[in-house]
Amino acid sequence: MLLVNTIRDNFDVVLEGLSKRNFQQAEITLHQVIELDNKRKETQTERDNLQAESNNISKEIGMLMREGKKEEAEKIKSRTAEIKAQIKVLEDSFSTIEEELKQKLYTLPNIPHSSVPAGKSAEDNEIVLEHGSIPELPESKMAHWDLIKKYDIIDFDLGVKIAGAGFPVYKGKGARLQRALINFFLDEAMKAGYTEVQPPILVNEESGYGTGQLPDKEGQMYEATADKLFLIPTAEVPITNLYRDVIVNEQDFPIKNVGYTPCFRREAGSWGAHVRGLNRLHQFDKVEIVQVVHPDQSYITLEDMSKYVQGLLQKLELPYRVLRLCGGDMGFTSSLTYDMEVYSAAQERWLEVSSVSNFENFQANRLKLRFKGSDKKTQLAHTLNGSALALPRIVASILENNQTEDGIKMPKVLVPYLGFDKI
RNA sequence: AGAGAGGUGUCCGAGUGGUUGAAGGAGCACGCCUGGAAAGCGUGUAUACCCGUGAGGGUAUCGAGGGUUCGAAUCCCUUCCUCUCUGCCA
Repeated sequence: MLLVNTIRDNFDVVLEGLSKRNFQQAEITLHQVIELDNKRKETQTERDNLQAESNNISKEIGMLMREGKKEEAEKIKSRTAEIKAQIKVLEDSFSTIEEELKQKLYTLPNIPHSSVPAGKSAEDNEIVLEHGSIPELPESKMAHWDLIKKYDIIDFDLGVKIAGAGFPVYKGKGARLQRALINFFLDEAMKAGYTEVQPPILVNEESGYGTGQLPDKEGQMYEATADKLFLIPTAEVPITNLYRDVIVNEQDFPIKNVGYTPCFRREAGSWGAHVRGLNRLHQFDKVEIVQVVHPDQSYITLEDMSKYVQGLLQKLELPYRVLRLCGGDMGFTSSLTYDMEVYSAAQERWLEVSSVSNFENFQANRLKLRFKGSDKKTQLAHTLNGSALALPRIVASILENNQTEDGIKMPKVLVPYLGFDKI
């Protein structure tokens, strides 16, 4: 959530940022926000003054009562009725205004970093770099959805029976590959200084608001309605919310957490070849890295995280490219996002396997995640996260890119985790 | 799930209607003392918002939300959480 003061002090920057995101009626909305905030302040001042008066009268009554001057106390009491009525009115309009203001602020996305290109859709994303060479496969190459059948390692039909479409069942070496990847990713993160956490995969509403899934995006999450809990779409939600309502010490920066969780997405929308096989699922596994850092450091951290993720892809020997997302394609809460895409050689497509984002203080503001600086002032921290990595498409590209006449070669780094080198 | 107990500041802990933002202690910070340290002494030690150039002032916050009252940490209701016993269960 944007700070009203940010909007006030950097009106033009905010306005420009919103237009980069193709946000409609930005200027009107921003003026409304400022106007509401002004009204909020006025109302609070008025209310506080009356409340102070009322408090003084109460104190007076208390004093008189102790001195045993009952009649005088009774006399003063009558004065309070009117004040109380006024307070009630102001109180009501104060909370109405506050609520309105909040709702308005909830509609405003984060302001893109200056390096974010303008643009409407994925086509306008900027390719930052490409790495690795695209493997040449024989004519007989198979897409992963055929490979998994051939080797009987992932079964979608079984998943349909148990849950529904988009809930695959991993079997035998397929299941081992999943487990190997998870362990590999966690171990790598640990080596890079991340602390592993195992959070709940159901979260309450507050957590959804904290990281920005709520309001508005409840449709993307599975909900356990009886308990008002949501299945997480990403470990970002529980892990970042670990720091909700927390004031951390500046010395504790950077805070680096990593967690493996299943992720659940309803993803109502598109069908077809692009979502075939492992390309898009309702349940998938992901290892997520999350950092909480000093505002001065967040862009350096973002680069670090991007490099870290790229390192993983290199170790897995997958050709990849890095995109800087344009304003139109970036997530609501992000200031700057890099997407990592691997090339899946049988589909002949780039598949997104990681998204690394700096949220600056947008999430921290909602989370009330702050730190005490050297000047003793509390201020909002910056949060970042990134997939490191999401499994299904990694699996897809490993299977496709490494297929040979006599099996699928596994990346060397995984062999110790797998206990085999070929499927 | 049933019965009971309880949730107070960084922590422990007092407080059952009237200067209580909250006694006391611990911790922490600073200062004094010391050759240095410990002990001791002194001072300070929440968050948010509002007013004010500033010093400073105001309002709210004792799990959360509502209510009673001139006045609530204290009374009532709802709700969440923790602990103990019983039940159930991986």
